[in-house]
Amino acid sequence: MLLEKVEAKMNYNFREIEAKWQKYWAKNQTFKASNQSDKPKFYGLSMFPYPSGAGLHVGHPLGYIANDIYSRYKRHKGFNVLHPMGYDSFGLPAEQYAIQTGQHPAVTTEVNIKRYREQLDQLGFSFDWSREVRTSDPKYYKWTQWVFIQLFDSWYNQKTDKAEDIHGLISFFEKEGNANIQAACDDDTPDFSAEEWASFSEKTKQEVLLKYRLTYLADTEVNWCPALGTVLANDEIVNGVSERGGHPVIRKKMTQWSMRITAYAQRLLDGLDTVDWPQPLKDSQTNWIGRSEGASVTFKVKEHDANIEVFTTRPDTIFGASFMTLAPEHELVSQITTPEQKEAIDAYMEATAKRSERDRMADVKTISGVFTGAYAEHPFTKEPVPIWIGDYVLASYGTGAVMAVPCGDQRDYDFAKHYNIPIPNIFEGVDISEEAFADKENTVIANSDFLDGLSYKDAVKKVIEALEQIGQGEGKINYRLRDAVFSRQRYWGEPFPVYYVNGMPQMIALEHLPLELPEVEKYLPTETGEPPLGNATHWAWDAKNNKVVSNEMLSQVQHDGHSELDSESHEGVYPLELNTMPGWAGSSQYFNRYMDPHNDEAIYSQEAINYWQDVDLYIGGSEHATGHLLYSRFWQKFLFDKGVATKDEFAKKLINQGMITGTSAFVYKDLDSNTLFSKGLKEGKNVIPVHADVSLVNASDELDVEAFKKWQPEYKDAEFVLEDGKYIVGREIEKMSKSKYNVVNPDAICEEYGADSLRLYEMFLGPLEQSKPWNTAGITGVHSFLKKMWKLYDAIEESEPTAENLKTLHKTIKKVEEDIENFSFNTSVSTFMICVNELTAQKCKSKSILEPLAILVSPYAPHIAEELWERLGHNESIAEAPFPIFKEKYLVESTKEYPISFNGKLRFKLELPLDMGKDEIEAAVMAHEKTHAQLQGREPKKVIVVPGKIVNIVG
RNA sequence: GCCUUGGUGGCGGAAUUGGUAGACGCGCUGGAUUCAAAAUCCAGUUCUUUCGGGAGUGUGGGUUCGAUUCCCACCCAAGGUACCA
Repeated sequence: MLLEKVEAKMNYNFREIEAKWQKYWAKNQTFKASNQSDKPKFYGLSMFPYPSGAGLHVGHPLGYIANDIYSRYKRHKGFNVLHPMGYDSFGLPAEQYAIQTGQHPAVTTEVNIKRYREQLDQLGFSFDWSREVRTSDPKYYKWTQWVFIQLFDSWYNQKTDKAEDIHGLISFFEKEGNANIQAACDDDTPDFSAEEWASFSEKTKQEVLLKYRLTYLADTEVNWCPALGTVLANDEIVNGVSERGGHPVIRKKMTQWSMRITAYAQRLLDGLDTVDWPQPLKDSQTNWIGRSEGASVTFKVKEHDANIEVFTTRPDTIFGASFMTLAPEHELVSQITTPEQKEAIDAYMEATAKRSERDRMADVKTISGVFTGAYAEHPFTKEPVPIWIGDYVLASYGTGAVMAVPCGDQRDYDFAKHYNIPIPNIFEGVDISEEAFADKENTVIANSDFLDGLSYKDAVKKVIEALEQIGQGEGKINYRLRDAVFSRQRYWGEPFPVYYVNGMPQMIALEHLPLELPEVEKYLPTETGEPPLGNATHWAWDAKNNKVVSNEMLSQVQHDGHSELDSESHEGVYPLELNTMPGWAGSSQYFNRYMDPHNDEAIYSQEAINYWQDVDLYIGGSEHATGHLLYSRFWQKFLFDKGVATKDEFAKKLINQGMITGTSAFVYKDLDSNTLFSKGLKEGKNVIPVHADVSLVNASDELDVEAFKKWQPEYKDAEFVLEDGKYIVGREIEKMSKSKYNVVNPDAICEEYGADSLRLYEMFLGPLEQSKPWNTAGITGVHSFLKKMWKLYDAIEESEPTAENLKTLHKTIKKVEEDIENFSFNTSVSTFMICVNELTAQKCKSKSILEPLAILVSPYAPHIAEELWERLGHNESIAEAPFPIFKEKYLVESTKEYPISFNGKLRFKLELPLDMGKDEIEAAVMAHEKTHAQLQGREPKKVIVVPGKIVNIVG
C-alpha cells in the first residue's frame, strides 16, 4: 500500500497533471488578455476553423501548437499577449446536412463547436476564450453587415488613391458631372454633365451610383446547377459537372452583389512588399492579380459606326497585325458579321456555346475560328484588317478582342498558318518561317514605318505617343483580377442588410442591425427558383418601423408592379434580399474583431485597435492564398482608408504550416482467394493492396489480425499467411483522409501519451512549413523524454550548480531562444532532449538549474512545466515567469578540439588551448606524429589555420 | 509550358555567417533486468573495406585551402497556375 503510494508520486502521471492544469487555467483565466497594459503587445493568431462534424485529426492542431508556443514564449518575455480563437461557423456542410436531415444548421453547428472546444481544450492551448467569435452569431455578423454597408456607401477615388464617401461623389456629379472624375467604375459607365445628372430620375441616379460603389449589384455570369438548385463556386465543379452528385452545370446570368476588389488591385500588389509572408503565397497572389503593362488600341470597323478596343502587351508590333480575333461572345460579332458569313458564324457560336469553359481550356490544340466578313482599319496604315472570331480569345480577359500579330505571338501564328492569313515579318534579322518570335529583349523592329530600327522598349514608348496623338489608344495596365461575386443562393450565411424599393437596393441603418437570418421550412431553393430565404414567410422590411415583418405585409407596389394599387395599410413594407453572403465574408475582419469582441457600438473601439494595431504572427494553411487572405487584405485596406483600421496590412508575418500526411497501411489480398499475405510473402503472388485502418497496426507494422477481422467482416474467414508468426502490413504516405483509413485522432494519443507528448511530437516531426508524414510510432521518443525529465525533478536540492550544469543550461537557453525566434520548433525539442540527457548524466539536482529549465520547456509542454514549477515551490502559474537570461560566460572554453584536415578531409582531432596563436597551432600540428603519418614525407604546399575553428593541410 | 518550394542513412530530420556531414528521435541488432512480457537501462547502427583506409548530401560541371551551404546546366518530386493577348 505504502509502496504503491510512493510509486504513484514518482511516476509521471500525465492524465492527472494535464486535467489539473487545464482546469486551473480556465478557473484563473490565466490567458485572458487586457486591452490596457504598459507592456508591449503581441498578437498571435491562428486561422479559425470551420467546425466540421468529423472533428480534428492530428494535422489540424500543428499550426495552433506552433502559435501557442510562440505566444507563450512572448508572455515569458514580458509581452501582453492576445491569442484568441473562434469559429468560422457559417458554411456549406452544415447546410447540406440540414437539407438531408431537416436539422437546423445552427443546432448541428453548436454540437460541432462543442466537440471542437473539447478537443482544443484537451491540447492545453493558451487561448483567451473570453474573446471567442463565431461568424454565425448575430452579434458578430452585425459587423459583417456593417462593413458591407460601408462598402456600399463608398467609391474609389483614383486621384487620392483611396476609398471615399459616396456623398462626395454625388456632390462632384452635381457640380461638374463625371467627366473629370477618376474612379474605379464599371466599363459601361456613361459620361454625363452636371445638368444631365440633375435631370436624372432618382432611380437613374441610383443606377449610376451602383457603377461606382465598392459593393454593387450587377448582372453576372454564374455557375448554376439546376439539379442542386444552387450556384456553385469554380472549385465545386469538376470536369464540367458538380463535384457533389455529378450533375450538369450551366452558365447563367443572374443579378448578384459584387465586391469591387479590382479598385485595390495595385495596392494589393504593392502591399505584398511590406509584409513578411511566404514567397509562394506572395507569388500566387501576384499571379492571381495578374498585372500586365501594355496599351489599349482602338480599331475602327470599316463601314460600321463601331470601334473594337483591344489590349496588347506588345503595341510595338502593331505594324505586324494582319488580322483581329474576337471572342465568340464579343458584343460586336452579330452587328458586324456580313450576310455571307452569317451562317458560318452562327454555327460556330452555337458550337462554342455548347462547350463548357473547361472543355475550351482543356482543348488548346485544336485551332478553330470563322471570318466575320468585316474589316477593321489599321490605325496607322489605314489598311483593312480582317476580323475573325476564335475561341482561343477569352471573353473574360481584357476586352475579349485581340489584334493578332502572327509573327510575334505563337497563338496568332498558329491561327494564321491554319487559315492561310499572311504573316508579315516586322523583326529585323529574324526567321519566322517555323515559329513566332516572342523575345522582347532581342527585338529590333522593321517594316514598321516610324518604329523601324527601334528596340522593344523604345518602340512601345513611341507607338503609345503616336496612338495618343491620333486618339486611338493609350498606355494601359491590365489586371487579371475580377470583381468578386458576393451573393450565394444559400441559407446558412449572413443575410444582406438590404431591402428593395422599386427594384433599387436600400441599406438598413446600423441601429437596426443585425438583420437576423429568418427561419425557413426547407433549406432548398423555392419552386420558382429563388434562394432558400425565399421560403421564409417572415422576410419583409417595414421601413417605417424598421423591423422584419411578415411577407403578407409587402406593399402591393412590390407585389405586382402596379403602384396605383398600393395598399394604404401596408405602405413602406419592402422585400428583403434573398441571397446570403459567401463563406469569406465572416472571415475578412475577424482578426480585428478579436481586439474588442463584445463591443456593441462599433466593430471595435479606436482604443482597442490603437493598442493592438495588427496581427504580429498569423499561422494557417496555404490553401487560403487567393481567397481569404486576398479578401481580408482588401477589406483591411478599405477600413484603413475609412480610418477604422490603423494599418493597411492586417498581418505582419504569416506562416503556412505544412500538411501532415498519413501513413496508410495495406494488407495484400490474393486475387483468387480470400487469403491475405504478410508484406514479406507477397512477392510473386497475384495480390492487390487493401487499406487497413492504421489504428489496428502497431509500431512495428504488425497487424492486429483479430481486430482487423472484426473491423472488416468480409475477412472474418480469410486465411492470414504470417511471417515469423506476425502479419506485417505495407506502408505508404498518402493524404490524411477518412477514405484511406489513415486518419489519426488526437484524442486517442492524448489518452495514451498525453497532450504534452502530442505537442512535442508534432513539433519534433520537422520544420513547421514543410509537409511531413505522420507516424504515431515515433511518439515514444518524446514521451520517454518527458518521463526522463520528470525523473530529473525527483529530488531537487538547493545545491550550487557545477560549471558543467551551468554550461548545459545556458547552451540550452541560447539555442531554444534562437529556435523560437526563427520558428524552428523541431530543433528546440532535440535541444531539450540533449539537455535532459546531459543533466541526467551529470546527476544534476540543483534547483537553480531545474527551475529555469522548467520555464524553457513550458511553451512546448505547458502541463508538465506547471506541475514541476509547483513542485519547485511556486504558488503562481509558470505562464508569466520571466524567460531565463542567457549568459555567455558559462560557455567560455579554454581549449578546443581542433579538427585536422588534409585536403579538406578530416583525418584526426587535436585538443589545443584556445588562446594559442596561428603560428603556434601550425607548429603543434606539424609536430604531431599523425601529421607525419598522413604526409608520409611529403612537404605540405600550404597550411590553413583558422584559430578556434579548423586546421587544413594541403599537399 | 510557366512560377514556387524541395531532394541528406531503413524512416522523420540536424548542420543559423562556406569550416568535424548524419545531431536528436524512430526503427533495427546485441546485451542487462524479468518465470515471462511491458517498462527501463547499456552498447552498436551512412555505405564499403584486405580494418591501413576509401567513398559519400539528386546528376554533371565550376569557384575555394575547404561546398549539404555559393555559381552554371540538367534530372526528379510536391504545390500553385495556365490559350492572360
